[in-house]
This record gives sequence, structure tokens and C-alpha cells, in this order.
Amino acid sequence: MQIAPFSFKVPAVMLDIAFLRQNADAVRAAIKNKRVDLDLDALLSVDKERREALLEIEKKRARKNEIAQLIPKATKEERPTLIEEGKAVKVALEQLEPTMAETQKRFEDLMLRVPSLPRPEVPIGAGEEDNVEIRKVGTPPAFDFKAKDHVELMTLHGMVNWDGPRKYAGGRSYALMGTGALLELAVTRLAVDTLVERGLTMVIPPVMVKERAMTGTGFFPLGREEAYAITADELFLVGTSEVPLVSLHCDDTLDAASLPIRYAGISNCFRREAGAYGKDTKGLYRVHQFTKVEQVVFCMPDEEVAEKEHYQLLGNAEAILAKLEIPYRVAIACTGEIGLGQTRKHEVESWMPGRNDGKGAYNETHSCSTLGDFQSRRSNIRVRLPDGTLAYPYTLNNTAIASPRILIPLLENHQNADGSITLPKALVPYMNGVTVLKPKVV
RNA sequence: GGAGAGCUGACCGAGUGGCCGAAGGUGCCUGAUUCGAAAUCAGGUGUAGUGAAAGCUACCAAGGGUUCGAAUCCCUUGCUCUCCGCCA
Repeated sequence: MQIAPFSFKVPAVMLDIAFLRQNADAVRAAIKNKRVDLDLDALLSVDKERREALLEIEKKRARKNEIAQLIPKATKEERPTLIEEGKAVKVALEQLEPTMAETQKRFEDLMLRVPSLPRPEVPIGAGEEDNVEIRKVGTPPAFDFKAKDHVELMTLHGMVNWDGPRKYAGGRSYALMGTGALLELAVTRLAVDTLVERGLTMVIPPVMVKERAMTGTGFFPLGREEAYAITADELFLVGTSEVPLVSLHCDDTLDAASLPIRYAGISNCFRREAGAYGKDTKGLYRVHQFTKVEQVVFCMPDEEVAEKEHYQLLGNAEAILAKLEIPYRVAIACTGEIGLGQTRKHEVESWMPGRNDGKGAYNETHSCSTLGDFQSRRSNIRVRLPDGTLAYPYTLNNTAIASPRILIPLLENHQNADGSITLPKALVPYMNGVTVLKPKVV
């Protein structure tokens, strides 16, 4: 009787171990700059141990196979001797193999923690303050009245039931009501239409996935605390549709001609926000469940191609913000702020007048990343190149819209003195022609 | 949830203990033939680890067991299909 392992066998690993051996210094720098908790030398020594053990086992196995082939041809007299030796080899292997398995496991655990190498243009830094602003687009509105934050506005409009859900669903829960719910549908549909028009294929993927999808996309093992687990079925709720979208091609060998593949996924996203207790508890900035339209691209493993795709994804998100008439800025994230697998990340921060004690602030609403072959290696996604060889395609992703967070700048920037909201023109058709949202008369 | 059938290489499909990393076919590649193509003929054609190389090792859904030796026998799990039940 054996319990199914709650982990999957890693078919491929992050950076090629051969690359690690030959470029230890570059990897060490990435570990340091990305502030990853990993001892590369420990990994290299486990690797050495593993290869030595492997060599010994393979020698024994070779002999085992040799004996097995000799026995049928052997004479009656030779046979008992060979069988004896076969037994001895078998016993020796039975001793070596568990040790090998243990070493291999240690090796794989460490390999899953190896970061990808940041691109040269990524600024080296520790925290948010080291991100480098690239441009500001649009002008924050100057209100000649006391502006309300989104909590006040949404309450005024009856867009949210704040208290009910907290009683039966816990902290950071909410229910979008009336125009609040309609707005979420409107902005997500606007985002979807924008992306489809730009050639992305719409996907509605599963939001409950197996562990391998989480590991394959790089969210596990380090982000395990952040995911909701459905233990009875060994499934996890995804924090972004990036997980099922990338996993859509796990174990596939893609045809080079099929690239780039560009997906637009929509899903509910679930995050425990385990490291954020007490942070942003007021309002809808940080919640456990939200809706997100996400862009995911698979492209040829070529830095130039990837860069082009990256800026296209960024452009798509900016186009959506332009339609919503929300001022924003774009920053490139420093090494300390980009994830394990990301080689480059841009953050798009929307202007939220109610943040920073009503003085306003730019806060993240989009995150645009290139991951190189980090995810395709882990997910065993390959591409057959024209010359017949196999390679790992690059993956990229970017938010298109995440609600209700996006409702914060949307409502706050477009508010009027009387608490009404003038909807951006592009949104009007999605709200069935309504141009101004009036506060609910109580 | 109950009962049954199945899972072999890019695909189809053979294979009930050693001669099987795996017949045969299809597809694909190369060459011959052709003005060119089709047809035909010949050869080649999985992935990964390790090694300078020759080679060696692993992989027939996954994991475990039996055996000197497992694609082949046994157990467990997963997935697919069929029937029954339940159901938006």
C-alpha cells in the first residue's frame, strides 16, 4: 500500500546544471542580487556527490545487465556462479539506490531554488525604492473639492457589501454589489476585447490545479504559503491564470512555426496574502479573491524576440489604462524586487488619489515579466527548432486588468464634487450607455 | 459513487520472463530513379543522464514488489473510454 506522492518528479530543472557549473559566478551574482536564500556551493557539491554515486550505480547496473545476458547462454556448470554474482550485484544495488534517491531529491530541491539571471538592463537594488521610473503617462487630477477614497465612494454608491462577507468568509472578504459588480464585468470585458482585437486567444482555464503546475510555473516551492490548498483532492487554487495558461502546454513539444502563442486568460485569483498581515486591510487594494485578465506569451528562445513581445504586452496594458483614462507610471523593477524566474519586470502603477492619506500615490496595478526558459524548463515545454533540435521556449506575462484593484483608480480619478462618477468614454458601452454613476440616494 | 475495458516511440500497432529501446506500417529526412513530381527502391529517423570519445545507464502511464534477469508476472496510484447512478 502506497500513498500517492504529493509532489511531482521534476522532469527538467531550472538553469541547466551544466550551465551552473560553468557560470557559477554569474549565478552567484543573481542569487545575491535577487536576494535568494540559496547556497550555490552546497548545490554544486550535492551535484558532484550525485554524479559520483550515479557513476558507481551505473557500473553496477552494467554488470547486472551483462550477467543477465550471459546466463541464458551459459553452460549448466557456469550458471550457478553467475546467478550468485547476479544476486550479489543486486544486493549491492539495493544498498546504493536509496542513498542515490536521497541525494537526487536534495539536488532537485536545491535546483528548484536557483533563480534565472536578470537581464543587463535590470537595475541592481534591494527594494521598491531602487526601482527605476521610466515614464509617467497622464496627469493626476487636481480636485477643487475634498476628494473621496474608493471606500467612501463605493459605500456611497452601494457598490460593496463590506461587513456581511467578513462574517461568513473571513477577513479581506467583500461582495461587489450593483454597479460595483457591473463595473467589474465592464472593465474585464473591455480588457478582453482589447486583447482579442490585438490578436490574443481568449482562454478560460481551470483555477484548481495540481502541484506540478504550481512548481512548473515557479510559484512553488518558495511561494507555497501564498496558495490555498484543497487537501482532499491534492489541488491548489491559482493566484493567477498565468499558472494554468503556461501549464496548458506542459510536456508539449511545440512546433517553431506555432510561436509566438499569445493567450489572454480570465480567472478568479486566490491569494492567502500570508506575508501581508495588517497591510492594506482597508478597502479593496489587497484581497484574497479577485478577478484578473492576464496575458501569457510563449515565444522563440531569443532575447530579441522576447524583448519585442515584452514591450508588446506592456503596450497592451497601457492601452487599456488609456481607455480607462487612468494616469499611470511605468517603472523597471530592480533585482531585489523581481521574482525567482523573472529576467526582467516592469511595473505599471496607476494613480490612486485616495492613497497616502489622501495625498495620492502611484500603486501597482500591472506587472509585466519575461521569464526566459525558467517556466518552460520546469514545465517541460519544448520547441522543435527548424534544424531539428529541441529548445526551451521563452515565456512572458503581464496583467491586462485586475479587479477590484483597478476600480480604485477608476473611481477615485473620475469622481466629481457631488460623489458622482463620470465614466471614461470607452467604458460607457460596457455599462449599457450609462455615462455618469450617481450616488445611491438613501 | 458503482461495474468493466484500456494506457507501448510523431501516429497506428505487435509484443505473456532473457535474442526487446522494442517487429511491422504510416509519417518525416537523405540518396537513387525522373526534365520535375508521383510511384518505386535503398538508407536513416525517440528523449535524457554520464563521459574527451568509444561506450555505458535510464525511460514501453507513474510508483513499488517478485526475479540472476521485467514492456511482459503481482500490488498501488493516475489518466482515458464504456455502462449505471447523481447532477448545473
